[in-house]
Amino acid sequence: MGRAPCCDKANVKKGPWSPEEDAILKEYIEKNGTGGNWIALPQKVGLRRCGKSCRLRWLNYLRPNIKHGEFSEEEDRMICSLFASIGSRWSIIAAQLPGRTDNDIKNYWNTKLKKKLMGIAQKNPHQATTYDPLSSNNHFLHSSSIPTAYDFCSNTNSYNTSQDRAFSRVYNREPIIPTFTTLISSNSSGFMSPFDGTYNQLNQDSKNNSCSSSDGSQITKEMEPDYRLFHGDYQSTYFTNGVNENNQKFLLSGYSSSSSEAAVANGCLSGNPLDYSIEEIKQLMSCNNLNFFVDEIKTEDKLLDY
DNA sequence: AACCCAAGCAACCGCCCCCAC
DNA sequence: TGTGGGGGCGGTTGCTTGGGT
Repeated sequence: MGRAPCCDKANVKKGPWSPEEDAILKEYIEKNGTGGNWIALPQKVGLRRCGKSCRLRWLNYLRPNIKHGEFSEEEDRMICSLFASIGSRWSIIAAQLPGRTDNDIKNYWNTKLKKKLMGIAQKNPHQATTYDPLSSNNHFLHSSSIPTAYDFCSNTNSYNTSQDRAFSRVYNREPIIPTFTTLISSNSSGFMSPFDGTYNQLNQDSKNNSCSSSDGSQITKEMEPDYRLFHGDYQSTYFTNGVNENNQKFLLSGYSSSSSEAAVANGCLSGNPLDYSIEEIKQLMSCNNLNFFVDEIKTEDKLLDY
């Protein structure tokens, strides 16, 4: 048996609020407050609305100092930074942006900001970020060119530790994506192997979750989530954790169109193309050297607050 | 001018947390 | 200490609008 509904659904008005309803609700709350009980409020006010609907209308639209309209660059940066830190905790993000509501920010993120980030990603598709699992320093490694298997094995590239430190401070653990090296392939349908070149033919065995390369060596896909980095509606870079026959771990990646059989067969291309995970956003941001960790200490404090 | 489609956004849904009893 | 219910929140829906053909 489900829980009792909060209101009489049959006798409650739904849909857009009229100016009259707005005025009634606004006037009542400004005079009397909410009384600490939204469910009881509609009856007191004389509105045929669900209490939750009244609450939403007040919080998102009627209450004083609500800011509507364009988001500033600074607000964009804040949202991106906080999303990368805490994910889709819209109410917490909204608390950092005076006058903005969680609903506003959520809508803004879903309709504009993600695309804005994608646009940046498209401009720099070959910049990559790698994280070296073998290094005792556990740095993020930034490279302006495509890293190679040699990079992965030799640890000779320069490191940028500030982002790494920021992440560690906020999360109190090592940086995000574990044990991989990232290669961005311009090949439209193939994976680029960190060890031996392009996988023109990706023969995935769905039973043992492995695939073989053109030279016959074996790469096993680990049972971990895939990462997708979308560059547009129909194109994406897809990532999947792999481990080679020497038990070395890395991240396979490939550039794909939606028709790429390899991507589809590998389960790397599915769902909403705007469906970013937190990791993808972090990856995206670090791929483009966007230092959104503008105030790591504040962010950390905020996280501790919650 | 009419139609189609995508983007934007307000509002709803339903789950979960927390607190009063 | 357990439970019921209200509040809060993130995800989703569906209406409106504007641009393109």
